[in-house]
Amino acid sequence: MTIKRIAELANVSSATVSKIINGKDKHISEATRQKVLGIIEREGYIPNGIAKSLKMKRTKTIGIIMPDVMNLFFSEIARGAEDAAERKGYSVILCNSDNKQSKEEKYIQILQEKMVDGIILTASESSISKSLDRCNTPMVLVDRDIASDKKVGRIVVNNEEGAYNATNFLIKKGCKNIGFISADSKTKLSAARLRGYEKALIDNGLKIDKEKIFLQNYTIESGYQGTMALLMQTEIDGVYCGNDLIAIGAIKALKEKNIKIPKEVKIIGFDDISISQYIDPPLTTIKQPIYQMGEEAVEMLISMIEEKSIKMTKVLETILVERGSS
Amino acid sequence: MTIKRIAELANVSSATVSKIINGKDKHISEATRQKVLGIIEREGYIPNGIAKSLKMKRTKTIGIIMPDVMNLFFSEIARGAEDAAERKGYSVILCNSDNKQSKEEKYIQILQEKMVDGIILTASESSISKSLDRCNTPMVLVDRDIASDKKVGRIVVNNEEGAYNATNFLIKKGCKNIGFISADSKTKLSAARLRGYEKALIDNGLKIDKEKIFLQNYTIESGYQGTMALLMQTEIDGVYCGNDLIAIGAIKALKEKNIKIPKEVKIIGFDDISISQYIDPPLTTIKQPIYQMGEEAVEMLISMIEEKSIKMTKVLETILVERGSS
DNA sequence: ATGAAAGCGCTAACAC
DNA sequence: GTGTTAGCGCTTTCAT
Repeated sequence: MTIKRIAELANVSSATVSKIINGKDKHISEATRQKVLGIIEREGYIPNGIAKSLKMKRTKTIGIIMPDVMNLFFSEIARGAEDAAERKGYSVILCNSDNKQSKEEKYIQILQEKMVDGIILTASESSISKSLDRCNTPMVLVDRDIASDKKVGRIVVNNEEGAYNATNFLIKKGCKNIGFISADSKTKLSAARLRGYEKALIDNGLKIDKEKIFLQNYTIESGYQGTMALLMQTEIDGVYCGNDLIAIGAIKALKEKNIKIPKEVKIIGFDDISISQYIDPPLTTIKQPIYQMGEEAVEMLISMIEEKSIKMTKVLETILVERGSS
Repeated sequence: MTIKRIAELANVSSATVSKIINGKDKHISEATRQKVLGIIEREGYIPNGIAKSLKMKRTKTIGIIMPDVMNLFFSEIARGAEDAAERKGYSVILCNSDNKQSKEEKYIQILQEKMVDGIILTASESSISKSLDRCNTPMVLVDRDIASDKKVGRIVVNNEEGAYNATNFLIKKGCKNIGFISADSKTKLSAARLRGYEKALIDNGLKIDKEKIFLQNYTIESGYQGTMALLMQTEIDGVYCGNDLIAIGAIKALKEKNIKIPKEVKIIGFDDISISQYIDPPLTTIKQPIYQMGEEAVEMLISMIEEKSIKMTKVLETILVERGSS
């Protein structure tokens, strides 16, 4: 069923049907309007959005590229993004990159072929600025800091400050030997959090001890292994974890070793993913407004798409949420 | 940049360029092939997939409608689905319905307008069979049982059997007073799990006690409240939870009441979402092959799309994973 | 080995 | 108030 067929059935032209469908019907008589609407309803006609997109040169679709939706941090961003998109009449295509540059580049290509109106890129790694510069589609980066000539939007959080506050909190709580478990500091994100940790130590007259720093991945497994490693090689009474997943792994390791949390070792995480409040003990963490980051990303993106306005960078606040783990 | 422009630059026709792009170039001379490819590369030409889709009447895109990606169960399905789709050259549009019929219907409409080649519907509720019957797009239902005249694919698990096994396991472990906390049994899914629970009780000569049954939602909060309610109104030494989220809430409640798990009360869940092994104590649960369900759903869907073959229903196996909570 | 041309379903400028 | 028509960028049949 096409608009043309509907037009025939109603004895009008396809232009008339088009106008009615799109609400541009101020100059259409109520009689034909009703007739056409009736036929559309009766025939169960559904407009071909692909044809419309070809003509209009917009798809009302955005792409979102992230490492992994199964990660609670990213699934919350995805949900915030999809909700905001839905409100604005956009759909979202989901792409999981596993932080692999090759997959990111492939998806950027595919999304451009699909003529998405904009792209949201979410990850923890840096790099691929080349393929970005080549890409003319509006883009906003979330939780990610890539240098690029391209005018991209950015939704960020002050990671250094957050890590500083976390470490400082542990110190105020009396910790003297604070471990740091996070992802490889080759990524800017992790590097910023490491800087915050080190700065807090220095500002409080504590010294930086390489033995207390364990860098691997943002996973539960890494948190577990890192904690076991620190326990083995040094003394700790507090651990700042690069994210909540790591903190969950750390807590697991500590429990296995029968070390009391927070009494003997205090734990603080970063993110405040949805599960963190249900962990035992409930996780003290630096809360990022994750859902909101997804929302703001698409709102910024859509304003770039529709109004061509460019608000280049939006910095969101983190807050420390104190729960039972420290 | 269009195919036509590339053709001009290469002094060939757009038909020739099209053939080269699509590998239908057996009759194209290597010279022109190289020339055209060179120009495409140099100009950074990206084919317009929308125009292609209009012509070809397929978009290589599928839609997936689920209650909420932030729920670990659904995010794992989404990941399995996206991975499988990516392998087959398809993209996926993500839609969160919050289990609301109105949103599901809206998304079904939008996905049809976007001319997706197929739709995956994942949820725990029943109903909306009307809008399904009206929809001609190939569809597969995951974890969901809706009667429909339409030829839809189905990926399911034997929920009654799973719940039976779970309850039976608790009984074999010595439990005599087993609670049941799950979602409202108006949904077929929850009803099946309730039947399994009741059947296991009866088969073991235990009797069904309404006081031990708490029906609300598939959430941590419901698990917490349900456990508190059961503790108040009856005696329990084991709880079968309708899913792992409920089990997590139940564990939280038990810990607050200083009740030892599994010594005083044993807990078993359903799903085996990714976090369950990291809970304290690690959760014993009926494992569904969640990721695989997402994969199989898109594989079935794509075979329906491409080969028009219809494998109507695929039943996947659950297995009991014993961990520390019972 | 290559090209001309029709047409996918829609919108919008312009006629009437 | 309503209709005619020219594309949007691509694929494909049929010529040559």
